Amino acid sequence: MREFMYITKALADATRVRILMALRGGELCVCQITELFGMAPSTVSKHLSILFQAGLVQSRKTDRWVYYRLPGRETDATVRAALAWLTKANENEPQISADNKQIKQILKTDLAEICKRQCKK
Amino acid sequence: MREFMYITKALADATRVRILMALRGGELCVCQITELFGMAPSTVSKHLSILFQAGLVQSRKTDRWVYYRLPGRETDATVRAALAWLTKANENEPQISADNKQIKQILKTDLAEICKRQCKK
DNA sequence: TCTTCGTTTCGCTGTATGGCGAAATGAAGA
DNA sequence: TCTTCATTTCGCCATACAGCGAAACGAAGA
Repeated sequence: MREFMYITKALADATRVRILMALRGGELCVCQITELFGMAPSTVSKHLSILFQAGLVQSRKTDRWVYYRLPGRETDATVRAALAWLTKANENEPQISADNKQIKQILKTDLAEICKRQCKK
Repeated sequence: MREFMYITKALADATRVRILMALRGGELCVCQITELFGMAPSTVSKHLSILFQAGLVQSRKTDRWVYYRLPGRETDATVRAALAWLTKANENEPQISADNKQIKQILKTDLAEICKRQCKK
């Protein structure tokens, strides 16, 4: 039951739910998520590590950036079911739509520029 | 998203997950759940109120006792999906099996006797 | 009306958690 | 080897929450 509790505790925070919903559109690097929420990089990193420990995200390192993404079909059934439930429950939430809109803008902007802005904080 | 967060926060505690799994076998009154977990009645009552606020349980009062049960088919889809997910993920957990075993014993025992024992605490 | 008694609410304590800034990490480039 | 820089870890603070016991509640019975 410990693994299951890792998942429920990870889902019990609005910021982490928003991160998972944001990643539905494809992988994002830490500074892009930081830009999205206007939080300190350390805070975002902590959230991502909690999601990672629960198996709700996977990561990949390229150049200077660490990209996070939702897990694929090969992942544990409980995790997949959690993500399906979460998506269905939140896909029409105003907050999520607003996030998606902002993500589009962020993806249009140069990555290095966003990172520079966020990491100076 | 607030309602969704009520649900995830309610699920983010092992005791509350065990309560929900216990109620799959049918309604239980507060003192029976108290007996199951060996906790103070006030603690169990608090957990039940959190589950109730999230819509994960319903209640019924008869005589001196308040019975809690899982919601029926008429309930909100997000809640139903949460309970289905939770059940699938935990039905084979050792802790849950042990709880089920103990519930059988509790149901065999006279209700008034259990309540007397628990409420003296 | 006064008890009784299962349940809930209140007040408290200790622990867990989200947030930040500062420092550490570690990989790539000069 | 020494910088650079995105990310992570650490230390701290304020808030949230699980647990308990005591007191309040409220419905049924005396």
